[in-house]
Amino acid sequence: MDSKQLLTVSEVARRSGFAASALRYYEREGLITASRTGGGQRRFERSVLRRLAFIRAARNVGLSLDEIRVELAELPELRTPTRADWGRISRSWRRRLDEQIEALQALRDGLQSCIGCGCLSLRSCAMSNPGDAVAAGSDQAGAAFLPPLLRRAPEGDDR
Amino acid sequence: MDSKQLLTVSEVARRSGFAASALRYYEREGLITASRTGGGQRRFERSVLRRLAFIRAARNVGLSLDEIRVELAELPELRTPTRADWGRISRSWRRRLDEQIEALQALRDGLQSCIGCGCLSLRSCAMSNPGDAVAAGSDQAGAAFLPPLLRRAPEGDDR
DNA sequence: ACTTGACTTGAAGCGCACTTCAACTTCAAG
DNA sequence: CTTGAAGTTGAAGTGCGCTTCAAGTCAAGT
Repeated sequence: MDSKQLLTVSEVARRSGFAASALRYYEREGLITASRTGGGQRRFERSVLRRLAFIRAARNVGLSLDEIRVELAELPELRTPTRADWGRISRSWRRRLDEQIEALQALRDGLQSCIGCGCLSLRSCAMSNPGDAVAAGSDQAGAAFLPPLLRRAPEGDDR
Repeated sequence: MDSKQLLTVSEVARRSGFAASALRYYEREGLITASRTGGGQRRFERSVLRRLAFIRAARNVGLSLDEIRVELAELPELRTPTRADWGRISRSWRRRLDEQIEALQALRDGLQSCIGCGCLSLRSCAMSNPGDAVAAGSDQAGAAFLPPLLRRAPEGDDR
């Protein structure tokens, strides 16, 4: 059972919570790497688990795989995720989350104001035109992006 | 210019901010309806603008077109969006937004705690496993869905 | 050696919400 | 009546993040 050092794809799948097909996909996309046995089977280093945890966290924050690839490229092997690196990244993620939260709160508040009016006017109702409220909270051009859903590592996690 | 009562597809597109192709799609999907001229062209009643405002608002809250279709079906023609109806809907939307906000806040707080540890452990790091924090805030099975992005009616709105 | 389960690949498919295309028709102004 | 913009259709394409499939190969226990 103690397979020395390298992990098979199903082992990584089980421990990371990602499907094996997703791991293959991530490898093709350059998010993770794997060496090969003589017969061509993948063998992952244990560090891939940490990398995958980073990927899952980033996905939860709403980053696309493209964006994650860029961030991963900046921490070459994620071997030494310098405390400074992690601080920089987490600050940027936090900003992102804050913006998303603000956008949702603005939307919720607009909804609150709509309960009274029931207007849903295309030109003035805050529910149909959240941009103004959002723009007030952030100096971004007026587009607040929100993540699709929270991804969670299935039951049997890393052990 | 004052085209009596009925609107062409491009007029509706301009006033609603939805692309004409999206309007065709919505019609096929049963979200909106249109009568036809002798030659087969669509003619929309002005009430479709209100319906589209509702759709845009719902999309902003994160509802899928399927969900929107269901909600629209419950207010037959959206002619009399009973104050009670709108109250019920906005309360449900608000719940939804609250859940999303809570999920994001939990994620942000987890991030905060990660700044110190830099662990990203698959088994315990809050960033990779937001489910616990989220589950604490809502009695849902543990899946918090977030909308993809805020859609906004382009410049030339309803006038 | 044999068996069996894990693994390999490229290609295709999926779900959602649309957009784009090509080929053709209609509408309305002049 | 002519013309050109605007409209019509079904089919196919797009983007993202995977999953599924078929057909075949590898690894490891007995």
